[in-house]
Formats: sequence, structure tokens, C-alpha cells
Amino acid sequence: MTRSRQVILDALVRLRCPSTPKEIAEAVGTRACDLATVYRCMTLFEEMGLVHRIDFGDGLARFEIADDDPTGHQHHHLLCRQCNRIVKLDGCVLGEVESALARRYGFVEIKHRLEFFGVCPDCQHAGRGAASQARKRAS
Amino acid sequence: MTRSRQVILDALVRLRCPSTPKEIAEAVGTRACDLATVYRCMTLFEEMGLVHRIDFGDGLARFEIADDDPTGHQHHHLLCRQCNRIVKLDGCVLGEVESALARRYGFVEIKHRLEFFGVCPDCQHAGRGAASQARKRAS
DNA sequence: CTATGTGCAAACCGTTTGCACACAT
DNA sequence: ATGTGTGCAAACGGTTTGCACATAG
Repeated sequence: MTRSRQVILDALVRLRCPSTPKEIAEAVGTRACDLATVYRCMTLFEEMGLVHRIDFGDGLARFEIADDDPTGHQHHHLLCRQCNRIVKLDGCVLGEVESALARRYGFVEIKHRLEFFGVCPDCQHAGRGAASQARKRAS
Repeated sequence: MTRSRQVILDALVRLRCPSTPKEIAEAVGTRACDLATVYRCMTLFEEMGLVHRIDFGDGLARFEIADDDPTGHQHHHLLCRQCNRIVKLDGCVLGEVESALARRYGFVEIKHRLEFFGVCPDCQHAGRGAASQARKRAS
């Protein structure tokens, strides 16, 4: 555990909300730590389970310190489309509908992004990279 | 409606699954249509409501022809983490849990990405760009 | 001392944009 | 003819990587 990693982790705790690598680098002071180092540390921390990578679909990676509830559930977020404020949702909101969120948080025009990821039957039976009909993700 | 747009739209119908601009360009033949044109057409089609932009969090934009159900609900997707196969989910799965998906489609290790987007109370009352505590998305 | 981490700068990759030419009407 | 669409190539922005130097153990 080097000093850079300490500093970066501290900053992440201090920020207490999903932050981009650039924001993290600025929080520690650009002279204290290089952007590339932030990226490398984030990858490391993620593998260690210390942080979660969050994707809000704007092309920027965001990270926050992992604080899963006892059930292992990651919390979700409610974002303001205008000011980018982030409300952390307590508990699991799967099954709640947007109107309930609107009532509770006073947001309007709520939309969501929801996708599921898993391993399909063919891949389970074929080691890996089955699927003649597979769509290549890269290239 | 130009020939390029016809060809691109045809390709999108033919592909019948969320496709990246590169895939679309290849489907119409690189000599038939430039990548930049695909991007521009996608932006146009999206504004016209002809296609939906889909984000699977891998940094690639994907598009599919819009076929919302009568309730105006967009369908969601179930992705295989290994072969990238895409299963289109019928109806609204909000409220279904992953274990139910696993049973129905035979996928395992199902995870999801779920975020909500709306306009917060402060922004509703402040024209736009309220929030002193706003997090700047770009820059 | 030796392996690993870091800073710097260049490379990458998807996406966007400026510009001159081509096409639709 | 005139305005819009297109191809090409360069620009852009976030992320990754190669390499030489610095640091941890």
C-alpha cells in the first residue's frame, strides 16, 4: 500500500459520492498524483472489492467506495438531469416504480436505464466464447 | 429521405438487434455509406423517434428500431457476459427479480445495471442549472 | 537489491466536426 | 439554383499503455 494509493483512497472516502477519475485526481491535487495512477488504482481497488465502478451512461467512469448492505446488494442512484445531483437510494428499489420515487424525492420526469447481464445456456455448456451467432463486442 | 438513410434504416431493420454504428456501417457496406453518416443518421432517427439509443455500459452506442409496446414502454435486454448474445425481454420487467429471469431464460450469474434519471426539486424551482452543490458532468 | 508503482507522453478508440463536393427538389 | 446530405480527414475526450525513473519491502 503506497502513499499514492492511500491518498487516492482517502479522497474517495472524503468525496463520498460517485466520482470520475478526473475529479479524484483533482481532489488529491494534480501534483500529488497522476491521472494514469488514478485509473490504475481504480482498477486495482475494484478487483479488491474496495470500490464500485458506476456507469451513468455519459461516457465517464465513476467510482465510489464499496458499502454494500449486509445482503450484498449494491445501492442504486437517482440523478438530476439538470444539475447532476446524485441521491443515493437506500435499500433495494427493484420493484418500486418511478412514480413512487417521484413522490418520495420530489423528482419529476423520471426515467431509468435497466439492463441485465448474465451467462446464457450455450456459454454455460461450451466452456466459453460459444455462440456462432455471438456478436463481437470489440471489433 | 435520401438513399443513404434508406439503406441505413433497412440495415437496422434487417439486423433486428441493438447494433453499433460500426456494425451498421458494415451491414450497409463501407463503400455504400460513411461511418460519420451513420452517426448523423442515428442522431436524426433518434430525434424522429424511429430508433432507440441503448447503452450497455461498454462505451459503445447501440441502436435498434423503435418498437415500443402500446403503453409506450421500451423493452429491456438480457445480455450474455460471454458471447454478448442479446435476448429481448417482452413486457416490462420492472419488479421481476433476477432469479425469475434466470429461471425463464436459463442464464446464470445475472447482474443488472439500474439507474434513475429525473429533475430534482431545486432545478424545478430554479429555471435550470440550480444547485450550488451541482456536480459538473463535463469538465 | 529487486520487484513493483509512478509520472509522463504517446497511443487508442469511439465519436464529433469542418470543409468541400454531391445530390435532392 | 440552392439548401441539405455526404465523404473524408482531422479534432476531441476519456482511457490505456510503454518506458524510464522512483519507491516499497
